[in-house]
Amino acid sequence: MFSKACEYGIKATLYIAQSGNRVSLKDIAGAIDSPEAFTAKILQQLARNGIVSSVKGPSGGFEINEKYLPEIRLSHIVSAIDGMNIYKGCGLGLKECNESQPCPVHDKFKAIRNELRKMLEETSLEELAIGLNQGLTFLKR
Amino acid sequence: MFSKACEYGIKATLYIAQSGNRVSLKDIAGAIDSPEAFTAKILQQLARNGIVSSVKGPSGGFEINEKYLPEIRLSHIVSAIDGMNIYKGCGLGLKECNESQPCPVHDKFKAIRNELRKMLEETSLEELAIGLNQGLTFLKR
DNA sequence: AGTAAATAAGATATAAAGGTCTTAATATCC
DNA sequence: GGATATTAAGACCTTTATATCTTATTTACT
Repeated sequence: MFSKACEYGIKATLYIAQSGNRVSLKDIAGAIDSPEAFTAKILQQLARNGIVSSVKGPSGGFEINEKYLPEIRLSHIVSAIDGMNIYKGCGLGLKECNESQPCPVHDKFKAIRNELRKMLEETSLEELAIGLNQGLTFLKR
Repeated sequence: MFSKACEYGIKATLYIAQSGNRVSLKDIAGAIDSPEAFTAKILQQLARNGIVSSVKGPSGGFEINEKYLPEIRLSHIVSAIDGMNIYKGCGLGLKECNESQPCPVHDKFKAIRNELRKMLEETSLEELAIGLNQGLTFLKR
Protein backbone atom coordinates (compact mmCIF):
# COMPACT_ATOMS: atom_id res chain seq x y z
CA MET A 1 0.00 0.00 0.00
CA PHE A 2 2.65 2.48 1.12
CA SER A 3 6.36 2.62 0.41
CA LYS A 4 8.75 1.46 3.09
CA ALA A 5 9.85 5.07 3.51
CA CYS A 6 6.28 6.05 4.22
CA GLU A 7 5.79 3.25 6.72
CA TYR A 8 8.91 4.34 8.60
CA GLY A 9 7.78 7.94 8.34
CA ILE A 10 4.43 7.22 9.94
CA LYS A 11 5.94 5.11 12.69
CA ALA A 12 8.68 7.62 13.40
CA THR A 13 6.26 10.51 13.59
CA LEU A 14 3.96 8.50 15.82
CA TYR A 15 6.82 7.67 18.13
CA ILE A 16 7.81 11.30 18.40
CA ALA A 17 4.19 12.33 18.98
CA GLN A 18 3.63 9.70 21.62
CA SER A 19 6.88 10.42 23.48
CA GLY A 20 5.74 13.99 24.04
CA ASN A 21 9.22 15.46 23.91
CA ARG A 22 12.39 15.65 21.86
CA VAL A 23 13.84 12.29 20.86
CA SER A 24 17.04 11.33 19.08
CA LEU A 25 17.29 9.54 15.77
CA LYS A 26 18.82 6.58 17.55
CA ASP A 27 15.87 6.34 19.91
CA ILE A 28 13.41 6.55 17.07
CA ALA A 29 15.10 3.91 14.93
CA GLY A 30 15.32 1.67 17.97
CA ALA A 31 11.68 2.16 18.88
CA ILE A 32 10.32 1.46 15.43
CA ASP A 33 12.93 -1.10 14.36
CA SER A 34 14.08 0.78 11.27
CA PRO A 35 17.49 1.34 9.63
CA GLU A 36 18.97 4.41 11.28
CA ALA A 37 20.48 6.20 8.28
CA PHE A 38 17.44 5.63 6.13
CA THR A 39 15.19 6.87 8.91
CA ALA A 40 17.32 9.98 9.09
CA LYS A 41 16.63 10.69 5.44
CA ILE A 42 12.92 10.33 5.96
CA LEU A 43 12.93 12.56 9.03
CA GLN A 44 14.81 15.20 7.04
CA GLN A 45 12.07 15.08 4.48
CA LEU A 46 9.40 15.39 7.15
CA ALA A 47 11.31 18.30 8.68
CA ARG A 48 11.51 20.07 5.31
CA ASN A 49 7.75 19.64 5.06
CA GLY A 50 7.25 21.17 8.47
CA ILE A 51 5.74 18.06 10.00
CA VAL A 52 8.49 17.60 12.56
CA SER A 53 11.22 19.98 13.63
CA SER A 54 14.82 19.01 14.17
CA VAL A 55 17.43 20.29 16.57
CA LYS A 56 21.14 19.74 16.05
CA GLY A 57 23.89 19.34 18.57
CA PRO A 58 24.11 17.53 21.90
CA SER A 59 20.69 16.66 23.29
CA GLY A 60 19.32 17.45 19.85
CA GLY A 61 16.79 15.35 18.03
CA PHE A 62 13.31 15.54 16.58
CA GLU A 63 10.16 16.94 18.07
CA ILE A 64 6.65 18.02 17.21
CA ASN A 65 5.19 21.29 18.40
CA GLU A 66 2.47 20.38 20.91
CA LYS A 67 0.32 23.09 19.46
CA TYR A 68 0.20 21.57 15.98
CA LEU A 69 -0.03 17.97 17.10
CA PRO A 70 -3.82 17.64 16.93
CA GLU A 71 -3.80 18.96 13.39
CA ILE A 72 -1.35 16.50 11.90
CA ARG A 73 -3.08 13.80 9.90
CA LEU A 74 -1.75 10.64 8.35
CA SER A 75 -2.49 12.20 4.98
CA HIS A 76 0.12 14.89 5.65
CA ILE A 77 2.84 12.34 6.22
CA VAL A 78 1.83 10.19 3.30
CA SER A 79 1.74 13.05 0.85
CA ALA A 80 5.04 14.43 2.14
CA ILE A 81 6.75 11.12 1.43
CA ASP A 82 4.81 9.25 -1.26
CA GLY A 83 3.27 12.28 -2.90
CA MET A 84 -0.20 12.27 -4.34
CA ASN A 85 0.22 9.01 -6.28
CA ILE A 86 -2.13 7.11 -4.02
CA TYR A 87 -4.94 9.56 -4.49
CA LYS A 88 -4.74 10.26 -8.17
CA GLY A 89 -3.62 8.08 -11.02
CA CYS A 90 -5.52 5.29 -12.73
CA GLY A 91 -5.84 1.94 -11.01
CA LEU A 92 -4.83 0.21 -14.24
CA GLY A 93 -2.08 2.68 -15.09
CA LEU A 94 -3.77 4.54 -17.95
CA LYS A 95 -2.11 7.88 -18.61
CA GLU A 96 -5.50 9.51 -18.46
CA CYS A 97 -8.58 8.07 -16.89
CA ASN A 98 -11.65 10.05 -15.95
CA GLU A 99 -15.42 9.95 -15.87
CA SER A 100 -15.81 10.57 -19.56
CA GLN A 101 -13.24 7.99 -20.70
CA PRO A 102 -12.65 5.66 -17.77
CA CYS A 103 -10.77 2.40 -17.44
CA PRO A 104 -12.95 -0.63 -16.74
CA VAL A 105 -12.42 -0.46 -12.99
CA HIS A 106 -12.54 3.30 -12.63
CA ASP A 107 -15.65 3.58 -10.48
CA LYS A 108 -14.85 0.65 -8.26
CA PHE A 109 -11.34 1.90 -7.58
CA LYS A 110 -12.49 5.39 -7.02
CA ALA A 111 -14.83 4.28 -4.29
CA ILE A 112 -12.11 2.47 -2.41
CA ARG A 113 -9.55 5.18 -2.90
CA ASN A 114 -11.98 7.72 -1.55
CA GLU A 115 -12.41 5.61 1.56
CA LEU A 116 -8.65 5.48 1.94
CA ARG A 117 -8.26 9.18 1.42
CA LYS A 118 -11.01 9.90 3.89
CA MET A 119 -9.42 7.66 6.46
CA LEU A 120 -5.98 9.25 6.04
CA GLU A 121 -7.39 12.74 6.20
CA GLU A 122 -9.47 12.06 9.26
CA THR A 123 -6.93 10.17 11.31
CA SER A 124 -4.79 12.39 13.52
CA LEU A 125 -1.47 11.52 15.07
CA GLU A 126 -2.84 12.50 18.43
CA GLU A 127 -5.62 9.97 18.16
CA LEU A 128 -3.22 7.16 17.28
CA ALA A 129 -0.81 8.14 20.04
CA ILE A 130 -3.44 7.39 22.67
CA GLY A 131 -3.50 3.67 21.95
CA LEU A 132 0.28 3.60 21.97
CA ASN A 133 0.49 5.31 25.33
CA GLN A 134 -2.05 2.91 26.76
CA GLY A 135 0.00 -0.03 25.54
CA LEU A 136 -2.82 -1.19 23.31
CA THR A 137 -0.98 -0.75 20.02
CA PHE A 138 2.63 -1.26 18.91
CA LEU A 139 5.24 0.25 16.61
CA LYS A 140 7.38 -2.85 16.34
CA ARG A 141 7.16 -6.59 16.85
CA MET B 1 -1.88 -0.05 -5.51
CA PHE B 2 -0.92 -2.89 -7.85
CA SER B 3 2.39 -3.71 -9.48
CA LYS B 4 2.85 -2.83 -13.14
CA ALA B 5 2.84 -6.53 -13.92
CA CYS B 6 -0.54 -6.85 -12.28
CA GLU B 7 -1.95 -3.87 -14.15
CA TYR B 8 -0.84 -5.35 -17.46
CA GLY B 9 -2.18 -8.73 -16.36
CA ILE B 10 -5.63 -7.36 -15.68
CA LYS B 11 -5.74 -5.38 -18.89
CA ALA B 12 -4.45 -8.31 -20.96
CA THR B 13 -6.96 -10.72 -19.49
CA LEU B 14 -9.74 -8.22 -20.01
CA TYR B 15 -8.76 -7.76 -23.62
CA ILE B 16 -8.77 -11.50 -24.22
CA ALA B 17 -12.11 -11.85 -22.46
CA GLN B 18 -13.69 -9.03 -24.38
CA SER B 19 -12.38 -10.20 -27.76
CA GLY B 20 -14.19 -13.48 -27.31
CA ASN B 21 -11.64 -15.53 -29.21
CA ARG B 22 -7.99 -16.38 -29.46
CA VAL B 23 -5.68 -13.37 -29.73
CA SER B 24 -1.95 -13.07 -30.28
CA LEU B 25 0.55 -11.54 -27.90
CA LYS B 26 1.18 -8.79 -30.41
CA ASP B 27 -2.51 -7.92 -30.56
CA ILE B 28 -2.77 -7.87 -26.79
CA ALA B 29 0.28 -5.68 -26.26
CA GLY B 30 -0.99 -3.34 -28.95
CA ALA B 31 -4.47 -3.16 -27.48
CA ILE B 32 -3.35 -2.41 -23.94
CA ASP B 33 -0.24 -0.41 -24.82
CA SER B 34 2.21 -2.60 -22.91
CA PRO B 35 5.78 -3.81 -23.61
CA GLU B 36 5.42 -7.01 -25.61
CA ALA B 37 8.10 -9.17 -24.01
CA PHE B 38 7.10 -8.20 -20.51
CA THR B 39 3.47 -8.89 -21.30
CA ALA B 40 4.50 -12.33 -22.54
CA LYS B 41 6.02 -13.10 -19.15
CA ILE B 42 2.86 -12.09 -17.39
CA LEU B 43 0.65 -14.11 -19.71
CA GLN B 44 2.86 -17.14 -19.10
CA GLN B 45 2.28 -16.68 -15.41
CA LEU B 46 -1.47 -16.40 -15.93
CA ALA B 47 -1.38 -19.51 -18.12
CA ARG B 48 0.50 -21.46 -15.44
CA ASN B 49 -2.22 -20.41 -13.03
CA GLY B 50 -4.91 -21.65 -15.36
CA ILE B 51 -6.49 -18.25 -15.87
CA VAL B 52 -5.79 -18.13 -19.59
CA SER B 53 -4.69 -20.89 -21.93
CA SER B 54 -2.04 -20.50 -24.57
CA VAL B 55 -1.63 -22.10 -27.97
CA LYS B 56 1.69 -22.19 -29.79
CA GLY B 57 2.41 -22.11 -33.49
CA PRO B 58 0.88 -20.19 -36.37
CA SER B 59 -2.51 -18.74 -35.50
CA GLY B 60 -1.66 -19.45 -31.88
CA GLY B 61 -2.20 -17.03 -29.04
CA PHE B 62 -4.08 -16.70 -25.79
CA GLU B 63 -7.68 -17.47 -25.01
CA ILE B 64 -10.09 -17.98 -22.17
CA ASN B 65 -12.49 -20.89 -22.05
CA GLU B 66 -15.97 -19.38 -22.46
CA LYS B 67 -17.23 -21.76 -19.85
CA TYR B 68 -15.00 -20.44 -17.10
CA LEU B 69 -15.24 -16.79 -18.08
CA PRO B 70 -18.05 -15.82 -15.69
CA GLU B 71 -16.14 -17.30 -12.79
CA ILE B 72 -12.90 -15.40 -13.23
CA ARG B 73 -12.60 -12.54 -10.75
CA LEU B 74 -10.09 -9.74 -10.50
CA SER B 75 -8.92 -11.34 -7.27
CA HIS B 76 -7.73 -14.40 -9.21
CA ILE B 77 -5.52 -12.34 -11.46
CA VAL B 78 -4.18 -10.20 -8.64
CA SER B 79 -3.27 -13.14 -6.45
CA ALA B 80 -1.70 -14.99 -9.41
CA ILE B 81 0.63 -12.06 -10.05
CA ASP B 82 1.06 -10.05 -6.86
CA GLY B 83 0.34 -12.85 -4.43
CA MET B 84 -1.52 -12.31 -1.21
CA ASN B 85 0.52 -9.26 -0.12
CA ILE B 86 -2.35 -6.88 -0.64
CA TYR B 87 -4.69 -8.85 1.56
CA LYS B 88 -2.45 -9.78 4.41
CA GLY B 89 0.54 -8.02 5.88
CA CYS B 90 0.55 -5.05 8.24
CA GLY B 91 -0.14 -1.60 6.84
CA LEU B 92 2.88 -0.27 8.72
CA GLY B 93 5.10 -3.23 7.89
CA LEU B 94 5.18 -4.94 11.30
CA LYS B 95 6.30 -8.53 11.01
CA GLU B 96 3.29 -9.57 13.01
CA CYS B 97 0.18 -7.52 13.53
CA ASN B 98 -3.11 -8.89 14.73
CA GLU B 99 -6.08 -8.15 16.93
CA SER B 100 -4.27 -8.91 20.16
CA GLN B 101 -1.14 -6.88 19.36
CA PRO B 102 -2.05 -4.52 16.55
CA CYS B 103 -0.22 -1.62 14.97
CA PRO B 104 -1.81 1.79 15.56
CA VAL B 105 -3.68 1.75 12.26
CA HIS B 106 -4.65 -1.90 12.25
CA ASP B 107 -8.41 -1.50 12.42
CA LYS B 108 -8.60 1.38 10.02
CA PHE B 109 -6.49 -0.39 7.44
CA LYS B 110 -8.34 -3.60 7.87
CA ALA B 111 -11.63 -1.94 7.05
CA ILE B 112 -10.31 -0.52 3.82
CA ARG B 113 -8.50 -3.64 2.81
CA ASN B 114 -11.63 -5.65 3.35
CA GLU B 115 -13.46 -3.33 1.00
CA LEU B 116 -10.74 -3.82 -1.55
CA ARG B 117 -10.78 -7.56 -1.15
CA LYS B 118 -14.51 -7.67 -1.44
CA MET B 119 -14.43 -5.58 -4.59
CA LEU B 120 -11.78 -7.76 -6.23
CA GLU B 121 -13.57 -10.95 -5.29
CA GLU B 122 -16.92 -9.74 -6.51
CA THR B 123 -15.83 -8.21 -9.79
CA SER B 124 -15.87 -10.66 -12.70
CA LEU B 125 -14.06 -10.28 -15.99
CA GLU B 126 -17.33 -10.84 -17.79
CA GLU B 127 -18.90 -7.89 -16.04
CA LEU B 128 -16.00 -5.58 -16.96
CA ALA B 129 -15.95 -6.81 -20.54
CA ILE B 130 -19.45 -5.47 -21.11
CA GLY B 131 -18.43 -1.86 -20.71
CA LEU B 132 -15.47 -2.43 -23.02
CA ASN B 133 -17.63 -3.95 -25.72
CA GLN B 134 -20.05 -1.08 -25.49
CA GLY B 135 -17.22 1.40 -25.91
CA LEU B 136 -17.87 2.91 -22.50
CA THR B 137 -14.54 1.96 -20.95
CA PHE B 138 -10.98 1.78 -22.27
CA LEU B 139 -7.82 -0.27 -21.91
CA LYS B 140 -5.46 2.39 -23.18
CA ARG B 141 -5.31 6.12 -23.71
C1' DA C 1 38.24 28.28 21.98
C1' DG C 2 37.96 23.22 21.85
C1' DT C 3 35.59 18.95 22.01
C1' DA C 4 31.87 16.03 21.59
C1' DA C 5 27.14 15.04 20.24
C1' DA C 6 23.91 15.41 17.44
C1' DT C 7 21.41 16.26 12.53
C1' DA C 8 22.09 17.59 7.17
C1' DA C 9 23.45 16.57 2.81
C1' DG C 10 25.39 14.24 -0.83
C1' DA C 11 27.70 10.16 -2.74
C1' DT C 12 27.65 5.48 -3.01
C1' DA C 13 25.98 0.56 -2.60
C1' DT C 14 22.39 -3.15 -2.74
C1' DA C 15 17.99 -5.17 -3.78
C1' DA C 16 13.77 -5.39 -6.16
C1' DA C 17 10.81 -4.16 -9.93
C1' DG C 18 10.39 -3.44 -14.59
C1' DG C 19 11.75 -4.64 -19.04
C1' DT C 20 14.54 -6.87 -23.09
C1' DC C 21 17.03 -10.41 -25.66
C1' DT C 22 18.21 -14.95 -27.12
C1' DT C 23 17.33 -19.65 -27.72
C1' DA C 24 14.13 -23.49 -27.38
C1' DA C 25 9.80 -25.74 -28.11
C1' DT C 26 5.56 -26.40 -30.59
C1' DA C 27 2.21 -26.20 -34.14
C1' DT C 28 0.64 -25.09 -38.98
C1' DC C 29 1.06 -25.16 -43.69
C1' DC C 30 3.21 -26.22 -47.98
C1' DG D 1 10.18 -32.95 -43.90
C1' DG D 2 11.22 -27.95 -44.10
C1' DA D 3 9.90 -23.19 -43.45
C1' DT D 4 7.42 -20.15 -40.73
C1' DA D 5 4.72 -18.33 -36.95
C1' DT D 6 3.85 -18.43 -32.71
C1' DT D 7 4.52 -19.04 -27.30
C1' DA D 8 8.05 -20.74 -23.30
C1' DA D 9 11.90 -20.19 -20.66
C1' DG D 10 15.89 -18.38 -18.97
C1' DA D 11 19.61 -15.03 -19.07
C1' DC D 12 20.39 -10.47 -19.12
C1' DC D 13 19.87 -5.33 -18.78
C1' DT D 14 17.81 -0.86 -16.71
C1' DT D 15 15.52 1.84 -13.43
C1' DT D 16 13.72 2.78 -9.04
C1' DA D 17 13.40 1.93 -4.15
C1' DT D 18 15.89 0.83 -0.20
C1' DA D 19 19.82 1.41 2.54
C1' DT D 20 24.56 2.84 3.88
C1' DC D 21 28.74 5.66 4.20
C1' DT D 22 31.25 9.88 4.41
C1' DT D 23 31.76 14.54 5.15
C1' DA D 24 29.67 18.89 6.57
C1' DT D 25 27.15 21.79 9.86
C1' DT D 26 25.23 23.12 14.17
C1' DT D 27 24.96 23.32 19.15
C1' DA D 28 25.96 22.35 24.09
C1' DC D 29 29.18 22.04 27.46
C1' DT D 30 33.57 22.79 29.71
